[in-house]
Amino acid sequence: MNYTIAQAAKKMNLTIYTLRYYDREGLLTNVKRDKSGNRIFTKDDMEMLSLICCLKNTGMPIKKIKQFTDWQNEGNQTLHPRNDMLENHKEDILTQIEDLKKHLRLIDRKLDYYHDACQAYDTNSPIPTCCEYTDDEF
Amino acid sequence: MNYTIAQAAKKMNLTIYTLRYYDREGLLTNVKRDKSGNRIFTKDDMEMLSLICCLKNTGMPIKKIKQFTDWQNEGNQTLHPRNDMLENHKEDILTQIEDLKKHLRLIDRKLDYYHDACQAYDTNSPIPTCCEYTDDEF
DNA sequence: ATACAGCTTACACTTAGCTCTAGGTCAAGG
DNA sequence: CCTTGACCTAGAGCTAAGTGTAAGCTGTAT
Repeated sequence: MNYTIAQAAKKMNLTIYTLRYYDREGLLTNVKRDKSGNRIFTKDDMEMLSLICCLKNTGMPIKKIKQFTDWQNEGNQTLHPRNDMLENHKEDILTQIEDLKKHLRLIDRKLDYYHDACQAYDTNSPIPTCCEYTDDEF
Repeated sequence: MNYTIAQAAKKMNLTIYTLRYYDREGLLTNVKRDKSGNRIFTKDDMEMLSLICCLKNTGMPIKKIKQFTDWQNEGNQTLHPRNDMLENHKEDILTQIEDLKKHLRLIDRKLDYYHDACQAYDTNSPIPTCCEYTDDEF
């Protein structure tokens, strides 16, 4: 199951430009070429791309992803650092989720206010003053 | 409870540069000055900053935050669009959380593999081949 | 045979969001 | 009086992550 760059881009929801950029940056290893020099994305490349997208979409910078790729190329003696990087990144994602939830609480409180305020506005009643924060929120 | 720019920056975990940048960009409205021209951040400014940070940290671009500020300055006739923006942003955050959780599942599967692989490596056993993806994962 | 689609490279450009620098003002302390 | 520290503005510079362009090659279809 091989893909041209356009097919790979479509499947991964990336642009052709981005795929070439990732290749240039060394996030993919040793991408094969057909006899006229066009890239061939194999199943392995696609699996690596899945991981790259996963890491990128969870906030890992390209340079760090490249580190992972480099380690992968170095073989089994880098299994531990790769494992550690993923462990740390997992913790990072869990923190991101918690942070988002925390921010959500402020948005929800704002929305409570806007709900009341909109209602008041629509009925020509006096608009309530904006919700206040407790000191520990900033 | 007023703050100098340095105090405000500290409290908000931003740099002075960033605060001036936000002011320049119009994310804050009408920041007061003392008699020698130095910014004074009031409680209201700090509350707005809290919201700005919340929106920014949940992925809202600066330009969109400015739109919100602009609407706020226009008064009550923009209560509805402001409400809608926050509603939409809330949905966006919920989607982000779901996406992170989905990505977490791939990381977890990778970690399962790395666990086994590290164990095998440490005991000089044959390293298992990397976990495979089902087709619908990319 | 020629036009076209799809690929190639090298390299310049863009955008967001800061971040820093230079040069200057101002108030307080020695 | 002079220095120090905290602030000011205008504007340049930086980083990350692409995005786009120009010029050129290749394989297929008319």
